Amino acid sequence: MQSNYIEQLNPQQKAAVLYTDGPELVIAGAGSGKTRVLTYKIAYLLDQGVAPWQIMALTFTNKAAREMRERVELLLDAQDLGKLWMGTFHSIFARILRLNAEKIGFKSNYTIYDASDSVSAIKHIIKDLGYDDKVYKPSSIQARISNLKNAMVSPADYKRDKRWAQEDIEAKRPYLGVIYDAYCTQCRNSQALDFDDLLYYTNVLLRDNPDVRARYMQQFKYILVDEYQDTNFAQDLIIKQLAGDDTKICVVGDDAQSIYSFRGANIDNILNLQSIYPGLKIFKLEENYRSTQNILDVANSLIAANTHQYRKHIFTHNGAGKKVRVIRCASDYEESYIIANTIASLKRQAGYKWSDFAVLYRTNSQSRVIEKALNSGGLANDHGHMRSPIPYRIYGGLAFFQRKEVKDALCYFKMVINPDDEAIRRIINYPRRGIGDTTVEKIHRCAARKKVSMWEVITRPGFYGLDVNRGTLGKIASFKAKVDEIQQLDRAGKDAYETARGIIEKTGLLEILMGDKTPENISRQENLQELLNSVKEYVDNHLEETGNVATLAEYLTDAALATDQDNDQNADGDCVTLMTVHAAKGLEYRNVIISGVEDNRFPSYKNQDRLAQIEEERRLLYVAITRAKENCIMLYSDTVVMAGKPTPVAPSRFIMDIDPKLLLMSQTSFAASKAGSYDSYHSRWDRENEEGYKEHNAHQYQSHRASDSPTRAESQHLQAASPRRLTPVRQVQGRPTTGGGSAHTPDELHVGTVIKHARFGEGTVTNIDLTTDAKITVNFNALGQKLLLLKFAKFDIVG
DNA sequence: ATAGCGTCCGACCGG
DNA sequence: CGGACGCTAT
Ligand SMILES: Nc1ncnc2c1ncn2[C@@H]1O[C@H](COP(=O)(O)OP(=O)(O)OP(=O)(O)O)[C@@H](O)[C@H]1O
Repeated sequence: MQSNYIEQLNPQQKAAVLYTDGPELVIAGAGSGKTRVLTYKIAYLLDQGVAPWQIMALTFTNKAAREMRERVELLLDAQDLGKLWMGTFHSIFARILRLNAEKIGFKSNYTIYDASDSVSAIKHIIKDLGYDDKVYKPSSIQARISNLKNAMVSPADYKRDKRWAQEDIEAKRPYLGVIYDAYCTQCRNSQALDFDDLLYYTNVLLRDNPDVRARYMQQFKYILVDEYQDTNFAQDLIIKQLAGDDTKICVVGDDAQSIYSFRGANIDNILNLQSIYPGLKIFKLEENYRSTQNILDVANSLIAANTHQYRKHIFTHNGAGKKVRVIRCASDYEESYIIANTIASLKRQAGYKWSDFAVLYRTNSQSRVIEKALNSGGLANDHGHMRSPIPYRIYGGLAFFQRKEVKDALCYFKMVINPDDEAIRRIINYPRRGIGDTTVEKIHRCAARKKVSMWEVITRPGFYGLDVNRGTLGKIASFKAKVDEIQQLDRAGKDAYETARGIIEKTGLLEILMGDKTPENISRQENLQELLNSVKEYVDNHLEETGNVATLAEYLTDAALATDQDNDQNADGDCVTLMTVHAAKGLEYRNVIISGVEDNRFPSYKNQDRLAQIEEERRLLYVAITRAKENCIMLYSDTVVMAGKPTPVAPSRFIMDIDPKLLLMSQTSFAASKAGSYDSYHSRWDRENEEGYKEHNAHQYQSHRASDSPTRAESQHLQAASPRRLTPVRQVQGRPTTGGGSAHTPDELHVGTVIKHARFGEGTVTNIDLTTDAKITVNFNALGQKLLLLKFAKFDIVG
């Protein structure tokens, strides 16, 4: 434990950390240290003797959860943090549901439908019911059902309270209730929960089981929640249900950063806290530690345009810094090269690392063109040589676990744990075994009629009266035999890795890909291998930190919720970060580049009708700007390629909200050469030639060809993908893995021994504790003190 | 039943 | 442009 960590807080932060007499709310602007208060508070509580398992700490995004773990880890050297309930809402409550599944009528081996499973299930239901899938667009229906669940409206509630049905009648989809009902029935028959169910059923569990609720209220003495302004009804309700008389809640948030209304987030949740917890103590933080004065001024100038906001006083002692720049480009193609060049030249001039840069955008699809530019390293230099590629890493988008070959393997894993309908549909005919759509539909219809899962029907086709011919029946029987065979692999005592490896072997998934040696197939093989490595690593971590063997079911839960695990090989190295603004919430970078600041993206073309929508979009840009510590650069283009066609777009109206004196406007010469159609904006440009943007040769950008560099899909298959480490929910994450190591006995070690741990690097043993389980305390060079359970820790003895 | 090909459509944000 | 879907020939 760092001894004087409390002194690293300002007086307001300190007061918020030390306050333990009752419920508290920290409401403050961006970069004022709200998350810092949360992390220090966790450290302080543990220091005061609160047990780790009595503390629940919740975040929204996976990335924020990882960052918080890292921050706490740095503060708390040798603490045993394995039992801290820290993670995203979904991961923490998935765990609680796993422990209490039977109370909500599910089995504890339930599986999780990810977003694509949900949409696919809904699509089939719409087809079954004979509705037009143009009117009932599966993805919109899924979004609507998600909203209903987030508002705690069950299919029965939907029938009871006509208000909801009225909305759908107005939206011209009167049969939504029927689809909703059928979908829930199918999920239940399949023993599957979707993402929203994790929150919905947690509420049901706590509501209908006073004993369970009492137990958790008793257990969790402290509940800490980051970004509370983005909680939806279901999340807010869970917190209210868990907060007993002895529970101290500590939530932090900023109404100016509420950007998740599309999934039901409601600012009122944070503003109404006071009426729910009469003793609520409110702390305000006013000093921004993150950004330069210039960046802060721009952000404040922008957000001042919002009418619905609670004005906060915020100041900084940081220097003025560089002005925020706005750059007009001719096309998104040119823009992406300007981004690559700007990053490369800033790095060169100011000695930044790649990881000091983040490129933020509104939608994931914008990453593609930027990736191309980064891969090419930006402009060709004067001698025509291409620069070396700029390493980058993408969060969000198509995650590792969503890739076809990986998902197929995961579905086989599911077959062992709980063969849900969506998993069956995916793999019943992969590898090909002659069971086509017709048969699958028959099985599905039969299952729906008898209100059982498809697997039930497959197990006893005669009993359920499945109407298929003899040959097909034989094929179904041999499919069942195959699944039975792999189910035998998941015997007690076997860890997830052994089971997973067995499944891949028995199903021959790797062999199928050996068939032809296309680069795609080689890459797919490597991905499967990488999946196994990920399971192995998960099992090792779990063992080391909790002393328990990880089950395949636990691994599957985490894999389903890891929607942002990317697939870049140099993921752990020094690289630029690419992500959406939503994903960047709560994070910070020395240099932030915001791409596509145009009027169809900021605000999104979908959110331009109502004032509330516009204001949320403005907050989104506010969040983006306030991620920056030192440099903030916004870019927009005159034309953007949409659906393959260059389309003219206007600059974001939000740029006009910002006091022009605060901005440095410039444009590329190519953009300038095309006399603009947006004169009100053009008149704001500085004459000065900011960093030579006019110098760039226009013709370099004129071609917009796909073949200049490999597409993302191409380059993905040229190199092996790999997921980031998956770590158990209740476990604090270590550093990137390098090397192996083996287990050791106490007599091989003494105080002063230098060891090299697989994940924590080199360190010196400072204490050996043989009382119960042999534990050693090691002072790691990079991470400080850590407590290791000797029987599980893997390391090499260096000296 | 399925591979392969042409056509059509449409494009948000996260767990 | 790229993914999803449907038609056709085997
Ligand atoms: N008292 C302090 N002294 C020094 N640095 C601080 C202090 N408080 C916060 N910081 C630093 O300021 C930065 C922003 O802090 P933090 O991320 O906790 O803010 P936040 O209020 O959660 O921001 P946001 O709302 O944008 O997520 C961090 O780099 C943090 O380390």
